[in-house]
Amino acid sequence: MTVVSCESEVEQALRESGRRVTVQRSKILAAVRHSDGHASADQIFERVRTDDPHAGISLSTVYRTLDTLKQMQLVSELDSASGTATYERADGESRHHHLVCRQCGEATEVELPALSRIEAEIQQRTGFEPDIRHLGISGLCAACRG
Amino acid sequence: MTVVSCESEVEQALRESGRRVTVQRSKILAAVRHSDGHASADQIFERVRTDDPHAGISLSTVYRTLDTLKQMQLVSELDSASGTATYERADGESRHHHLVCRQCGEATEVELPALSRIEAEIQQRTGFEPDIRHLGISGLCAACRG
DNA sequence: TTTGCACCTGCGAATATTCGCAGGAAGGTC
DNA sequence: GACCTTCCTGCGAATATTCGCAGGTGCAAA
Repeated sequence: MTVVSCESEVEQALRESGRRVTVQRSKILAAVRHSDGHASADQIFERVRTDDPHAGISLSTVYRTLDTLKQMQLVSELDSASGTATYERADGESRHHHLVCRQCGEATEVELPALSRIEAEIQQRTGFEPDIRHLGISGLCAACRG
Repeated sequence: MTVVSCESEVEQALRESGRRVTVQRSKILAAVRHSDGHASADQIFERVRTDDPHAGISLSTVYRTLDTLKQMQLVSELDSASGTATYERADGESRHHHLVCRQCGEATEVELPALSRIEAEIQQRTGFEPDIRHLGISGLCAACRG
């Protein structure tokens, strides 16, 4: 029996972009994968430590890895109004957006296919390549409008 | 000769929303008004102290006031990638959006009138009242695309 | 397998931002 | 003008996040 080194797509993507696959990154990745929905950097950190108490991973590295993954568009960051950023997996296909209430900070998701057109418009007009797969739209939620 | 108490629109808006017009808020407001473009909380703080060295205003109050004004949609906050948020005046009419490069953090402005339609769509479908007057769109700027 | 270089990491310190609390003040009411 | 209620502020502490540096480690080439 041989050990099958099943390399995840993410690790492959890391390598392809000239980055390195390190023990720390793999563990952080696993933690992000297992936390469903939004998780803060600190929650991810705790999960890593829970999964493997001997993993000497620092919070700095968690922040740095999340930042790297954000640049690679593999996770997206959501600034909640509560002063703590949360992160979630961003699979290539999924396109949902966040409606963040400026009053209560609550975030809900919506699909907005119409944004694709705007995406194209921006790129044509400015040369900027927008990533409108995960947008944070602020406003007032139905509850807070009262 | 009488002193004409020329109350600014902002102060009127504060009062109308049940908030109070305080010395600190007025001074912070003036500082925001005089700083053209984007300014960080700290820069606004420094400007207040420069304008009036005797104004005993704390940084906390600057943050709190900016947050209040943000909720009133009188200023908008822009999270630059550099880890420091900047603020700018948001006059009722102006509608411009920010293209924030995920690589270099550079932010440029664009007009996107087409977003109004999407705004209406969101409100109809979800009851959420979006404020799409100032949106932060992340992506890759022309320079970083190479 | 060894080597070498660039990239990564941990740590601690620096920054950025929020919070809790006790005292101060704005604005309505009498 | 005096009073009262509620909101606001300053301060210091707690949190959240970034940075700089010295050492560790992928990984590719020899």
